[in-house]
Amino acid sequence: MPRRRPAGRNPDDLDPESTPEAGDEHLDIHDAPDPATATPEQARKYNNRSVERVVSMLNVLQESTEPMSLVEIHRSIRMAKATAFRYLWTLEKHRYVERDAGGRYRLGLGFVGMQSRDLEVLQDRARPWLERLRDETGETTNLGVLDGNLVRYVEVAESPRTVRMVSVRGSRDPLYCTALGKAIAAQLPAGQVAELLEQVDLKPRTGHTITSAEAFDAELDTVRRQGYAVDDGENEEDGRCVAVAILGTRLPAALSVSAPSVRFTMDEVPVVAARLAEVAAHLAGEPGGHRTDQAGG
Amino acid sequence: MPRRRPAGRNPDDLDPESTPEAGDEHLDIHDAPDPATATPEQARKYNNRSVERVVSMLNVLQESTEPMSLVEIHRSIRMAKATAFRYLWTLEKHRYVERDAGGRYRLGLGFVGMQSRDLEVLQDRARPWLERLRDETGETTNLGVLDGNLVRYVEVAESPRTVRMVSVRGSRDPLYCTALGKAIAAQLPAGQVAELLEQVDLKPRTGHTITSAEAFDAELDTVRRQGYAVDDGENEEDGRCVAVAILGTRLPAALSVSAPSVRFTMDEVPVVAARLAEVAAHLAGEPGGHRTDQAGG
DNA sequence: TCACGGCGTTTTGTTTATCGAAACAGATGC
DNA sequence: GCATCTGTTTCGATAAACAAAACGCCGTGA
Repeated sequence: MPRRRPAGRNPDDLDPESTPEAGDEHLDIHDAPDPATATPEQARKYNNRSVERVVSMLNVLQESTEPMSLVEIHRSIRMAKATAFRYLWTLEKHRYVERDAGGRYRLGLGFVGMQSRDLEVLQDRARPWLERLRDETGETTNLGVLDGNLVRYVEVAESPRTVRMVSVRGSRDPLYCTALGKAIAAQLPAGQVAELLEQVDLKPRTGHTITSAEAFDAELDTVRRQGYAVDDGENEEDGRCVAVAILGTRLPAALSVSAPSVRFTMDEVPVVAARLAEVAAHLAGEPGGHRTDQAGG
Repeated sequence: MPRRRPAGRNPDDLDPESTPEAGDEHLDIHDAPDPATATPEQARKYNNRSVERVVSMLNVLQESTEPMSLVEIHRSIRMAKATAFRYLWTLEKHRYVERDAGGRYRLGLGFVGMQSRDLEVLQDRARPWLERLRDETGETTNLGVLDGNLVRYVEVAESPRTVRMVSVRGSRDPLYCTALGKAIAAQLPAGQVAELLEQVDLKPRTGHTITSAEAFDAELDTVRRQGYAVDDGENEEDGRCVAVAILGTRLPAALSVSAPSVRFTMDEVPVVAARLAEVAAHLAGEPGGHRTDQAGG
C-alpha cells in the first residue's frame, strides 16, 4: 500500500544554479524527478512559471516591511505590469493579499493557520517554554527547524532588554555558523550533512566562523559529545548562542538561547545548556499533544 | 503623494455568484476593479486560472489533516493530474509544500512567519493575554479578526477541560451568529455593516440565531450600549460566548471567551465582559509594542 | 491654467508557456 | 498473466503572458 518515495532530497530555493551535479546518488526506480536533484534542463521541464511567480510575489511581499505598489512589485519580480496586476487581483480575491488605503499591496489574512500540522504542533508546544526560558534567562530564545540547508526561526521569544539578540521569526540562517544549525546537524546522518553542505560556501561571517567541512564535522563530534552546540561569535561578532536538539519529532528541530557575549559568558553556557536539555526532553517526551498536565484521568 | 484607493470593499472568497449587484455605491473615479465588486463577467476578465489553482491547492492542503497523494489533490481541485504534478513540483522547490516518506504532499515550511505585519503584531501581543484569560476562566479564549464578511480565528487558547468549546485557528465563522462578529460589526460604520451582510443569508444555526438584518442592527445597538457582545446559543446550541472589540489597531478585531452554557451562565457574562474590556484596553493602549507613538516630531 | 510625469487600469495582436488527454512505467493484488 | 492503482512523460490544443500603448486620474511645478 505505501509507495516508496522515488528519491528524496531537500529542494533548493531561488538559486537554480546552486545544484551543480545531477546523479550523485543511485536512483532506485528511474529518473525520478525532484526539484532539487534535477539538472537545469530537467528542472525547466517541470518548473511552472505561473506557480513560481505566485511564490515570488508572496515572498517579496513577506520580505517587505511595508506595503508595496503595483509598480514596485512588477519591477522586483520582473514581470509585465498587466500580468502582475491580474495576479494580484486574483490573490486579493482569495485573501492572500490585501490593499491598504493607498491601494498598496500587502499580505492578507488567508495565511493564518497555514503551515504543516507537525510544525504547528511543535510550535504550540514550544511557545510557552520559550517564554519561560526567556523569563528565566532574560535573553532571547528561539525554536529553529531545518528547512532546506538552512535553519528557520519558527518561533522567537525576544529578550526585553534594549541590548539583545534579535531574531526575526520566519527568517533563515545557515547551519554552519549557528548553534541551532549545529545542534540540528549533529543529529542528522553524516551523509545528509555532507549533502546539505555541498551547496553552501562556508564564507566567514566573523573571525571565528567555521570555514571548512572538516572543521564542521569535528565540531559536530564535539556537539554530540557534550550534548549541546555553541555559536561563540561565529555568526555575529558580539553574540553568543547555545542550542540543544529536540528529538522525538518528525522535524529536525532545536532550541536555543542567544545573547550578547558581554553578559553571556562561556562559564554560563553549560548551565543554560542543561536547562535547555531539560526543556527539550519535555518537548520530546510529552505525549499529551500540548498541555503539561498529561494525567487527566 | 499618497494616492487614494479607487474603490475599496472586501473581496469575496470562493463564491463568484454571491456578488449580485455591481454599482450599489457611487464610485469615485470610474469602474475601478475589485475582486469582490466585479460582476461575473468582469471577474472573469482579471481572474487568473494559474493563480487561483495555486491558492486552491494550498487551501486544500491546509484543510486536510493528513498528507494527500497527487491523485487526491488533482481530484479535489479538478485539474489534470499532470498539471497538478507540475504545480506541486514547483511548490516543493520553493518549500511551500513538502513530501513525507510515502511521497504524499503536505504544506512545507515556506509559510512560517508569512502574514501581514499588523496582524502578526496584534497576534504576538494578544497571545499571552489569551493564555492568561484562559487560565483565569478555565475556558477557551479567542482573538478574531474581520476577514471579508466573516470573522477569522487568528489565535486561540483552548480550555484544558474535556468538555469545552473548540475553535480551530485559521477557521472562519459568520458575523451574525458569533459574539466576535457582533463585537467587530458594532464598531464598523453602519454602511459597511450593511454591505457585509448583503452577500450573506442569515440562516438559523440554532433556534436563537438572529435571522433578519433589522434584528441584527438592533443587536448591534445593544452591543454598543453595554460595551460587549454575547452569543447566547446562536451559533452552537449549547455554547455561550462573550466578546469585546479591540480598538486602536488597523484591524477590526475582538477578543472572546467561549464556553458550554451549562457552566457559563448569563450571570457571569458581565463579569467576564469587564475583564475582557480591561485586556482589550491593554492591547489597544499598550505603547510597549512598537509603533503606537505617533507624535515623533 | 496648463503640460508633465507617475500611477493604476484596459486594451490589442503576437509570441510563448502551459494544459489536458492519453499513454507510459513501476508496484501491487488477484 | 491480467487488472488496477500509483507517479511520470509526451505532444497537439489552448490559454496565458508579453510588449506597447492608451486611458483616466492624480500631484507637481511652470
